[in-house]
Amino acid sequence: MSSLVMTSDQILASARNFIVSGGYNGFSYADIAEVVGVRKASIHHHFPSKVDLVRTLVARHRERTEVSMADLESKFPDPLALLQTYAGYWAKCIEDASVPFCVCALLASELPALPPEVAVEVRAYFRSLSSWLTKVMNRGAEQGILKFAGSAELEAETFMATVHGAMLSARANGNPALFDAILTPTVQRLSAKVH
Amino acid sequence: MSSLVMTSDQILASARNFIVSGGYNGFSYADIAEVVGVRKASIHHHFPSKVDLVRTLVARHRERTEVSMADLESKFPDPLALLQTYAGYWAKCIEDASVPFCVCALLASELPALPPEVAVEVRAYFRSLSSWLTKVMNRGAEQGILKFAGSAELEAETFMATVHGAMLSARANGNPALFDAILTPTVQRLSAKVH
DNA sequence: TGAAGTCTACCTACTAGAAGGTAGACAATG
DNA sequence: CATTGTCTACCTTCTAGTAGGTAGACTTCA
Repeated sequence: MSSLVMTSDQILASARNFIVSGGYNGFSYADIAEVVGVRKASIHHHFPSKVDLVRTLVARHRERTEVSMADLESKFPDPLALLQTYAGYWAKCIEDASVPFCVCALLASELPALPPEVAVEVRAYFRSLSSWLTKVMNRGAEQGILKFAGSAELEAETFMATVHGAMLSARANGNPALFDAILTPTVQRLSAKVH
Repeated sequence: MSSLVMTSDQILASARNFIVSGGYNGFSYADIAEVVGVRKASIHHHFPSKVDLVRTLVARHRERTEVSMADLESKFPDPLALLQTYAGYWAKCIEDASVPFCVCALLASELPALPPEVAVEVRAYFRSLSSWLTKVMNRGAEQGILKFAGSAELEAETFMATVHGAMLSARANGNPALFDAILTPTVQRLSAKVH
């Protein structure tokens, strides 16, 4: 805890950027060392192994997401506004290229080849996000603000799939705006209001 | 062309399996050598470099997909049946674990870190698939068989995003059936028939 | 027809460099 | 003075890729 910006946080941030761009096997300790400006051995001091590093990263990502979601719910009681804000958050991250992909979505695609300790955390993130979305869908249906044909669980999974798929399409097309182009009508379609 | 099953085809098939499970950097020539039962040097004989191997794999995947799609169109003139068959094809591949993920979807997620020669081919696959889907959406709307609010292009991109996102959700949840659970209502929603 | 040359597919053995990781010395600092 | 963070210097294993060679099938042509 010497400098203002802690080295361990810089290491985590750099690891996240690398993973978001090329996955678990797409970077090395040497890559991070160069970005952060320390030696490889110093990274091992903070995170003894690559598994430790990525497990910590994913666990922290889930915790922060859970806090953000609780935060969002207190600010926007309306379930439709909640979905709009969630989609809008990612639209902004993708369009300003600050976080062009979800780190857990990328790791989930490599799940069968991931070290088990990391895989566990990635699955936990997906469970956490889908249970939050299910809650939102349920509340929206009860309040007559959202409408959908199937169960809240299925609608939550479908919404999540569309979000992650839209990230992929935006990336594959080299067109960040495509994310919002897909998400805005998708959220709108869930609205119970005539449109 | 000595044996019945060509070694180069076995190499490509093995590479596809590895990529589908862990991405471009998730396997080595040694891994393939072990599966196919030849030495590393023999793989270099067929595919001088890893870039050659994966570029060939993706290019062939696109060509075969294009042929399959043309084939499908001649068998099923109905645009709705076309979408159902396409979704059903993937549902089968995922559920019997023969091809649990689209090789191009996985590579697209790693696009920024991919060798340029491979990245070009992956983008070509996405363009090819989305232009086919756009064609189907357009025809469906003209014939009054499909109905959707926005443009055919956007509907095609949204459908593609849902397919790829559903693959990811099925993988993250360790539940192959989730793919079909998401896709069946998604296709149904596009039907112009009352339901 | 059979010898010479060529081609394909594979092999063993090797390389340089990158991977993740370790041991131990040296500062700073509370 | 003990803890924390960093360093240099190293290790082992794996990486893609190369060098050079062998066995056998196919061609060419005297």
